[in-house]
Amino acid sequence: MPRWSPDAELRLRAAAFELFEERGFDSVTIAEITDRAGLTRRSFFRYFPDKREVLFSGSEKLPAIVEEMLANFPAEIAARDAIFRTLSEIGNFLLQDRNAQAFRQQLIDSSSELRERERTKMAAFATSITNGLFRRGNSSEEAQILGVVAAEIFRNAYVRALREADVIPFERQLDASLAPLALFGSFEKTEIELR
Amino acid sequence: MPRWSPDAELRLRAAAFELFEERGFDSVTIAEITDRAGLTRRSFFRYFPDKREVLFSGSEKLPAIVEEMLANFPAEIAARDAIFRTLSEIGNFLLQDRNAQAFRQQLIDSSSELRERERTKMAAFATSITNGLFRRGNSSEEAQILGVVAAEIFRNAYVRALREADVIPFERQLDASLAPLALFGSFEKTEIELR
DNA sequence: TAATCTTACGACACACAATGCCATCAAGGT
DNA sequence: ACCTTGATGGCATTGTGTGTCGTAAGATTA
Repeated sequence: MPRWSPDAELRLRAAAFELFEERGFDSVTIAEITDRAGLTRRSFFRYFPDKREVLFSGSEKLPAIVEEMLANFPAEIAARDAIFRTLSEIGNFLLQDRNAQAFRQQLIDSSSELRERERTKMAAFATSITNGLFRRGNSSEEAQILGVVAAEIFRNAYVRALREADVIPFERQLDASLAPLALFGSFEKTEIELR
Repeated sequence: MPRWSPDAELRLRAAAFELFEERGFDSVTIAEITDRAGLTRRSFFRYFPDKREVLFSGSEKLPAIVEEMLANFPAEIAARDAIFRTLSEIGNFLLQDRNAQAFRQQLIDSSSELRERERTKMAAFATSITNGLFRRGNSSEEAQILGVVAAEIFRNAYVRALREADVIPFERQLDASLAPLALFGSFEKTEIELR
């Protein structure tokens, strides 16, 4: 018989989600979370670096996965296809527990602190795409801009998938997010002078 | 003779920049800033909502300007040209004090807290582009993705402009950032099935 | 000129986040 | 039986951010 219940992290996360649902993210203190979980405030910080991270734990793994996935596509596959397939796979995987993710996203949207943190996670996601593309042979400059843009495309498609009532394949959401960017595809160096 | 020096905000900003340069952003406390500025800790929060905002004050005005600029382009001008010209003008304006901006960017890059805050500002920038495009007649969905992507294009061009030794027209930096996106322009709905 | 309002600040208190350090005590190995 | 390990509690400390109130100089009005 262990001295303590062995599922401390799970209990903390569960207590946090309950309280966030009851009273919103901002007004819940860490002391309240640990009280409900039967731990002390100090222990909270042994599992999560701060309050926001309760909602993002596990997301550290994503970047490495994305980078590998992308880098391992054979060189014959066009970069755009490699990106598209990678984003599809990640999206479909995350959307497996659509309800939980929708609730989580709703919570994030309700707090400016959480929106800030989510952007940090998206930046790491973008960097992983950049690194993957670089390993595939893209130049550093190309990979840089393609990474951040691909990440925004993913996010745009993902939030739409969570918001819309009817479930359609994530690939179609990506198509919808990509379509307006044809605008930049036909972009030619401008000769327009300002003023 | 006024009871207090009338330039409290300037003094705070100056003291903060000095200290950040001396010892880095994270290790400087607000008490140290206010000591050097000859004020109390409480007064700091009357001018800035938090420590990070010292480096971003003034940036609240940008979104409204961008939205108006974009919305006021005549409807005959293609959306891509309106975006390009707007980003050019903003970039050239900001690059007027290139040295100060380069130092500021270097500071931001050195602190995760500051990078988070900068992403928030970029998000507001993206939203203003979205709003401007929406007022020009783009659909909400189009404007959404075009806004975030345009903002990333701007940022990509802007940091390159600050980093590179030789000063070239900002329009050329935008061209360089845009070029890799031709990849998405030729994108066709994929028929590839996963797995 | 005198009374009153306003404004920019100081002074104080407080809740909370985050971190370091040490004590404790069960479990498991030697 | 002893030692080690690991998860936790307990305590102290620093720093952020906010609410509240007092104060005195300058501006306004009578």
